[in-house]
Amino acid sequence: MKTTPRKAPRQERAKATVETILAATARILVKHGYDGLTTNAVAAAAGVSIGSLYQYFPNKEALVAALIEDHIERMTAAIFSELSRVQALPLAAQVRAVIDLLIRAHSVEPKLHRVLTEQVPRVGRIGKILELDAIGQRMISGMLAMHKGTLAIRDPDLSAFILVTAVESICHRAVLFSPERLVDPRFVDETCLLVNRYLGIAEQ
Amino acid sequence: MKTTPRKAPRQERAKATVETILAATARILVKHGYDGLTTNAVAAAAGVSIGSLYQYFPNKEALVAALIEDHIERMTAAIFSELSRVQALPLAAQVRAVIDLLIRAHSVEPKLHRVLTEQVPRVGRIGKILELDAIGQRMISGMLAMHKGTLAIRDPDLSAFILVTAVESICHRAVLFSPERLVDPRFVDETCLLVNRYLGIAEQ
Amino acid sequence: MKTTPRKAPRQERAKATVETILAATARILVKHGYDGLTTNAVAAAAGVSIGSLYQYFPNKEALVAALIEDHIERMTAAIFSELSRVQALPLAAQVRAVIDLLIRAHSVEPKLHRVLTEQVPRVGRIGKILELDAIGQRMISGMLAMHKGTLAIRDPDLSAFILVTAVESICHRAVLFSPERLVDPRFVDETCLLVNRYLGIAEQ
Amino acid sequence: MKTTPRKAPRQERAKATVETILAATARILVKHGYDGLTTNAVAAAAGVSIGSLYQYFPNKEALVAALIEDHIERMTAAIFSELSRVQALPLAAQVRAVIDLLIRAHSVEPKLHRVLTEQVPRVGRIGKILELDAIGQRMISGMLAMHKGTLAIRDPDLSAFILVTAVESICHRAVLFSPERLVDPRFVDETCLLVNRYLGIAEQ
DNA sequence: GATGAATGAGTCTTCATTCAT
DNA sequence: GATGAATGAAGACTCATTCAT
Repeated sequence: MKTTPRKAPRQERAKATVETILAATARILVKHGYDGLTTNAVAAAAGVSIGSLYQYFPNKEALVAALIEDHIERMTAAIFSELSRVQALPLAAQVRAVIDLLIRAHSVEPKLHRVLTEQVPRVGRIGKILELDAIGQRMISGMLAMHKGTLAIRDPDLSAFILVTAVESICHRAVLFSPERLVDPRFVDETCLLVNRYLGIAEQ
Repeated sequence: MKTTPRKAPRQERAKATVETILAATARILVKHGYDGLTTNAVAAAAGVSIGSLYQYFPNKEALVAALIEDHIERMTAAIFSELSRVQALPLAAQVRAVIDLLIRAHSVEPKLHRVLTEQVPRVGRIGKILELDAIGQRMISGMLAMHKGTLAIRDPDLSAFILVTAVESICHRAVLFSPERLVDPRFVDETCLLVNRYLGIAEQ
Repeated sequence: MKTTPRKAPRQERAKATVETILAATARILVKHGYDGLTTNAVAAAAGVSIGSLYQYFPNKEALVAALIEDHIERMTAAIFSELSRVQALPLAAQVRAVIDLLIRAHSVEPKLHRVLTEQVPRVGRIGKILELDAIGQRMISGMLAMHKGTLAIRDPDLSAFILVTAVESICHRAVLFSPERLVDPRFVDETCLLVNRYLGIAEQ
Repeated sequence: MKTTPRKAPRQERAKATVETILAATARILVKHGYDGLTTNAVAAAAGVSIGSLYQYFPNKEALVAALIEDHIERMTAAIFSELSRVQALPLAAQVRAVIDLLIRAHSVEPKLHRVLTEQVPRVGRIGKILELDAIGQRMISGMLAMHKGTLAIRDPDLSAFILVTAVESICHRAVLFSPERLVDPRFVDETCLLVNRYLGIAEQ
């Protein structure tokens, strides 16, 4: 099924309408979950007629797809810009920076993030997510390969998989299910330890 | 919404019906996802009338709930029995045993496992999962506390959270998204390394 | 649709079963109304299998029909026996006796009486009720005709219709909707007045 | 359960749809009774899609509730306007006017009136009916109190209950079950007599 | 472009009734 | 006779989507 927006809004007003609709979609998604998401409800919540909604989105899934696209794009941008920014730092600092970053990334609209994550496979957007993951892993893999001499690893690819998965999950679960852990500074310290010891990076 | 079974089957015939219905539910869930799951489809696939289905399950969610319950129960039993069985082994062996076990646990009906995992929040069974997680964490936390002298950790509780999350996720993702990794013996080795180095357990 | 009982219970035990079923029907009718009456619920409430229920009653309506038959029979018997009993009394006393009687008749299981009354048309038993009414009217008409000389009426038939309807309704509504009126002795007095003055019977 | 209309029709077209739906509801109600009333049948009879029906009515009962509301409103308006109009007439004339009126009120769509009356309790609209009754009684009670000196009554309240109930029932039953009585002019005369003699109003 | 009325395929669910054991 | 498992027609209701105005 086609889930790309029907047409790019030309006028300013139209762009605003699209924004409003997506915002309403996000709100309903957070409040009622994917099953509670109906196009009519979105239109109503956006203060737009159902007809207008279909002017910009060919079907319901397109709404969610747009939201996911958006979400991923923002996370991607944030993460990758930060990643390249820290390349110059010593390894231990890089590790901490990435972990900090991931936590922050997960903390932006965590509720929406959660719904999106959980519903993603169903909207056929899992490809996007996996792709994102793959990019991240390749990047980390590259970084590991670069420092292979200094690190206690054999297969950068395998290690990247393990590290990205582990750290991403830890951040994800901490944000969603144990937010109280986030306020404890030892949480990040300990996560850094997991990575540093595995890689054989000297602790500070 | 109530999702507990309506009544327990008394006769053999009825027990078989319930089994058939649950099997059909699993099949459809795997094939068409939660959204493709309709009570009528389940009944048809089970070769049972829709009325029979509703004799035992008060609504659609109860079907999935029953499946989840079952799944969790089996995983729990397998994991915990194994956990206590390995208590006597040296730490490094314990780590490997648990990881092996988790992979095996995730490999039983992985497709169903995946759907179930993803749909859990929508059926309100997330409590069960979290509870299971909590139990696992407490168990690991206890083990860590017992060996605190020998291990490079400070807070057994925090470390347990990190380890359980990391290892569980790694196994989960490997089974579901990178099954090719499982055939590589270095995959388990490397995961063990992550844990051993973090805990400061001597590598063999 | 046939609503007569399927077969007369021969054995004592069977008779008891029928009683139990009807009692359960009445209970459910009172508690949940006609729409809440399901054969399965009746069977369960009666502690009988649904199969047994259908052994004695061919369908759901037969249950209600039996109850109505029963109810009418009991009311009829009570009323007519009393009516003939009071024939010898002076007219004013007869009037009071009948009114007293009607109130008492309506007060026996008023909840059931109400449901039965309201649901009667739907079970096609209104014929029975109208017939009962007709008999009552004919009886009163006869009584009026007998005393035509002493009474201020012209058409005994018409007067009977008016009186029976008025008195019956007053009792019905008092019992069901204004039970507080029943404890006031002036209520009966006043109803007697309505009748007596209409008929031109000297007040005591 | 909520039985208020879902949304008011704004466009002319929509208003017509609502009208059509209610008309179809009335037709089916009269023809097949409440149990024969299905939303699908109503939609079909109205020549409207089932979806349209649900745009305006949240559920089946709302259909009947709307009909009842309508019916009551019309009866109320007619009755009360007439009641105040006749205040100036002599008492005997007032009595006759009210009785005439009630008969006419009951004669408007008597079949629908009957079904509505019988089904009312089940749609939770009995409150409305009782309220209407109460208003009527209070009005009559007031009238009686005003003329207490001239009338042979003690408790205007009690007398109002008796009279309103009696007259209302007589009209109701005459219209529904003995329409042949209505053509007989003596029917109204006789009903007036019941009231006049009870109140001690001189017959003309 | 916008509106919102209308559509109807598709689901869930109930419950009277049958029938094998 | 009794049991209760099984049946399936029937009905309420939703919601993505279209289309006349």
